[in-house]
Amino acid sequence: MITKKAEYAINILAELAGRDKDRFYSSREVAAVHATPSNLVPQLVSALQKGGLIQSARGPSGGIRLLVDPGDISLRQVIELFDGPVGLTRCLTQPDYCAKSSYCPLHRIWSRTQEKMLSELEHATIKDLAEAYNRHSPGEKLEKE
Amino acid sequence: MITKKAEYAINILAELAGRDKDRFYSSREVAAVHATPSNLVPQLVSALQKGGLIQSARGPSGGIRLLVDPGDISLRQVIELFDGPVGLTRCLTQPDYCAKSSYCPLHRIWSRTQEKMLSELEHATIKDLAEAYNRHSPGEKLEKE
DNA sequence: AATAATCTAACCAGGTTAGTTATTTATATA
DNA sequence: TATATAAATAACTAACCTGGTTAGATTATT
Repeated sequence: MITKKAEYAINILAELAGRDKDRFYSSREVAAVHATPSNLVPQLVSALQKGGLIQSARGPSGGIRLLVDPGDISLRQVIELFDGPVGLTRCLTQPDYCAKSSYCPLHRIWSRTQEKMLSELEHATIKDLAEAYNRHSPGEKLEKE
Repeated sequence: MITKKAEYAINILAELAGRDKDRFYSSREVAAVHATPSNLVPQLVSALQKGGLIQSARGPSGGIRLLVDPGDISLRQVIELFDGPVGLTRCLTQPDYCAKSSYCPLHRIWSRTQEKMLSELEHATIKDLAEAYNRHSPGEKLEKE
């Protein structure tokens, strides 16, 4: 299962992708666009920064901004930053969870299934998402706030 | 995440698929083949029976046997019997979890990703699995036990 | 110095998972 | 009919995970 935290983080990145790449925006304000609980923002922002995806600046007129091209950030990457390796089952993420993994037919099915899933999340980028958001409500950000 | 219970149940069905379709086998013994904790067997068997996949008989020389052709039982079906609807995210399984689902671009990505996953689990059948097990250690069941 | 903003870390309630335990019911067989 | 066998049911538990809260520390601008 993909956690809410990963989902919130993805939305923060998408929101940033639709804005000026050079300016710093208040993280709380950016997060609020997609209804992220403001108390949760610090840990999201902190992780994104450690992951090298955003740059942050403290103090007044500080905030966050994108550090990587949105087209180069896959959803998988963000998800794994928060949730760790995506795993359909325990045996897929913990190598020594089951000794039979190497030849277990069921393991092979899980593995194949997960590949399909991951490749989808690998191909979807923050840029795609930002464009989709923008297509739905174009220019909305320009008027308000 | 696919639960261990679903996985145990799948293995029980696969084991049955490799045996005589008409005979009743002790559920504990069948389950033991894939190292299912014997205390867990009752609730697995009970669910499989309610799901219409196996038939059970109480008393001495009772046990369980397959009721459905292994080629007609998808892994998805068994998984959902135990874990409920497979869901990458909450918003995919609970229709009213998020009001924006109908047009949310992120929701659409999750949905597409999950489709890929489900179609894989839909196509994989107990028969496939049983054959794969048999290919790995053919005839093993005939000698021992 | 005051203030605005991020950063850090500990904490907590609720839910889920995996498994245990105990009891009951049905039935074949001696 | 008594007994043993095997499934059925249900309640319970420990450990873990998730989503979110709280409180304070740090940093930079004005």
